[in-house]
Amino acid sequence: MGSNYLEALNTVQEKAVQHPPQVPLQILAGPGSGKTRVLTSRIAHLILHHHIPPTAICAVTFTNKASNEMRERLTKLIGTERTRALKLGTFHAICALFLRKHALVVGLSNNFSVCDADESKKLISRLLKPYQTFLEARDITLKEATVFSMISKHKYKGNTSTDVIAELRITKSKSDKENTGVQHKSRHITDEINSVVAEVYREYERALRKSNSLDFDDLLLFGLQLFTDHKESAGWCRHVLVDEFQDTNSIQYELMKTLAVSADQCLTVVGDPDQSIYGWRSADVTNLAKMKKDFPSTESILLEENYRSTASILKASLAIVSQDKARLPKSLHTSHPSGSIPSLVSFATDQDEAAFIAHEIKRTAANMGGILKWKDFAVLLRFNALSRVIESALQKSGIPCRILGGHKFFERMEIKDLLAYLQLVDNPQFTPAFSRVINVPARGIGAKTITELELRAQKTNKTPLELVELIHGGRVPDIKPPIKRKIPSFVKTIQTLRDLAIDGSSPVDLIRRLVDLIGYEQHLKQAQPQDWESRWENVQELITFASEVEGDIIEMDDSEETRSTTPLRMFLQASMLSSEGDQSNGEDSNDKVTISTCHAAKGLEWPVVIVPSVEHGTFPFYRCDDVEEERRLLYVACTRAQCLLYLSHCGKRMVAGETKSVELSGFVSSVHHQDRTIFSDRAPELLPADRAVISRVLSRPEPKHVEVAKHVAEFNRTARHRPEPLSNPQSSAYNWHPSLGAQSAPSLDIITSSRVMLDNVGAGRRMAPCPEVPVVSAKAGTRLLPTKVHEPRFIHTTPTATYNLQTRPDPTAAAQSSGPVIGSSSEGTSVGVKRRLGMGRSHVGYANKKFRPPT
DNA sequence: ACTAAGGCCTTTTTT
DNA sequence: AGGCCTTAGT
Repeated sequence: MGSNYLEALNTVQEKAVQHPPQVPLQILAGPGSGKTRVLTSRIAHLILHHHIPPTAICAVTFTNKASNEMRERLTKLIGTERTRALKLGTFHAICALFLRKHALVVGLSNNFSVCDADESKKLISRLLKPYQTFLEARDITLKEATVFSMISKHKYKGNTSTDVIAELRITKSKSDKENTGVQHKSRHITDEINSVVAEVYREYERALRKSNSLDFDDLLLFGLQLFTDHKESAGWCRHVLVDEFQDTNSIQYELMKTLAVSADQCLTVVGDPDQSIYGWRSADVTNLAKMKKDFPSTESILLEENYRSTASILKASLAIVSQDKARLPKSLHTSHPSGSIPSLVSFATDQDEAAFIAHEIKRTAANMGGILKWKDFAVLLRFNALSRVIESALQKSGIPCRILGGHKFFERMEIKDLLAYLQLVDNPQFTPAFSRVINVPARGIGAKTITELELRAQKTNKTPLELVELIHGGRVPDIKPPIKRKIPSFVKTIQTLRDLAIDGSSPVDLIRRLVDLIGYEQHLKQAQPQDWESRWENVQELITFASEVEGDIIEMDDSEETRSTTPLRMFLQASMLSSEGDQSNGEDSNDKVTISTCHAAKGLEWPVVIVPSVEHGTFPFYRCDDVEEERRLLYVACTRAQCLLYLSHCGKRMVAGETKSVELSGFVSSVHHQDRTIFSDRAPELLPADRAVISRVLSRPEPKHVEVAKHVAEFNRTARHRPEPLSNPQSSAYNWHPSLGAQSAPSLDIITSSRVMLDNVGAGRRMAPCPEVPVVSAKAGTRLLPTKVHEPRFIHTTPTATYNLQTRPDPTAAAQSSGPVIGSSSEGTSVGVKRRLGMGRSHVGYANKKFRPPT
């Protein structure tokens, strides 16, 4: 162990790893350039070569997923013990760790709770209510999410509510004097909004302090306060490393700076301006320049060799991101062969697109003869809501999938319920948890009673839990008997658990006891009859998670951290700061296609990546404040692909319950117009040469011919209808016959595409079962004309006739637009497509497969 | 008077 | 899947 950490590094990577620790270092690393490897190797180098103790190294990542991966890799390099000793985690986790230890110094109690975004929003929603009539009278709608993000932005700027209110007073008096006329009115409205937000901000802060809790922003703010006002608390640090530096915000920058200064400028950051996609969360790319100013001796190293993707994928990705005029040009090269040209495919509707994706995943897997598994495919989305259609299409085709970052484990209702109980046990002041569980399971305590309890608690300056306990003890006069009857089960549960926790019971025991006391399994069965089983499984998974945390605590019981806290508290903190609950164990059971947002996909890679809905309104998202950031997001998505990349879009898409016409994203159309060789409008052919490239890039053995034939035959037997991409991605005005569109000529699965779906799905209606009927009657050379988009998505056919399709003899060569062609002979019907190749020359590529009626 | 339950609408990105 | 509204039930 240990000395081999320099092996398998290229010259530049090695230089970065061995860079002198005391000279601040910026590593600018393009996608797939091995930045995690460099970062982990550098940590190993600092420990093994420079003999810096692991406890003195602070390594910050952007997500928990990234920190878990680093942990895994480091364990292999330097062993479990040293890895465990590192201060490795997100900014939030590291701040929380030190705040527990030094809570009193910054005016906190060490049993503070972490208030997650969900609870913050609920809190704000309640604080906003009193202002709602005021706002309505002015015709202003203000959602709690908006207020929350505005408050968050204030916090990132370091402004307290007092600051904001004071500032508002100044600008208000100014604008009252200066502004007259038309401008005045809009100015006035923003002033109104700002003042409401400022007041809600003030009350929100009060509520947090009163409930002894910190929200995510507070973790950073109080952490910064701790490290700046009490320098000794940062004294342990001898080297700071920050991953995804382009996505740090100003508070995180200040945290890094404070730690780095106390570490005598021993600082390493890794980042890539092209991948900065968190501006909306106040991330600030200029932190790269800021660092050079604050640490003038900073040196930069560029990692430009990409080890992930084929040359054609890299070329397409760079073509997209290079359209950003303000971007600093950067070179990026790969030693991998060109590979299949990325596909840019077009469909009439989102349903077609989804069906294509399902079919194409199967076709690709089959044509790769088994060397690609489900888990080698990823569908990357701009936002989660897009997953619905795709999920159901995959389900219909029997393709297993998992949704990464969709509904996260710790955001599930059943998990939040149980955690809320435990939070309340650890921190009786934490009102959000009280409100959540006082009526879980249903005790007949509704909204009315809850607000009454809260109001009463506020009046008597008690927390709601204290009040309820007093009522239970019969110490509060003038309480309605019904309430008195309903609360004992709740109070008893909390008190029992509290006693157990004080006696040092483990989180596992506490959860088991809790579930038992409140009859949670029964509650789930009754309240969620549809899916109580999977929810109950989640409860079991929570217990598993708790036992893992427990194990970690026992192994590090010598440290001072454990003395300032309890097992329950550590478990709660781990839960609140952990985004993903899955431990990704169970190798084969995890063989699923990944559906993920582009954001959550950062830092990951897959052999095959599909990006649907590459449309204006999605990329860039219709309400975003930075178009260039959306372009970079698409770049991030594309650069996740190793071998095959698909971008798809459609003419019509269901958006928020309404079907709307959409157009190809300008990010891609501009590239496609300039250079027609960057994207192909058909699916990759997966010929033997293509298979060889894919195998080589993935370092997997090439599939044998027999295997391919076997898988393809199996695929052809079972595959369902596939809507083919429209021939011309530019024209969304026409709806080409979806089952007869462009098709890579010699591909074996063409037979299935001569099946036509019978379906008259209207806008917004759910998919009905679609019987498949073969086309057999068209005359050879008959050309199928495009039908208008507003007509049914699928063409009705019977064995003897075609409907909704005008068939007409091909007039002129029709080289202008390419259309599908049905040819028939004595042996059957074959399907092909006339394609336009390059400048004007047309070419008919028939699928020379004989038609076989579906079995 | 209050709570429970079923139906309908909407849905950016995340620590 | 959650929030909000309506309706039925205690």
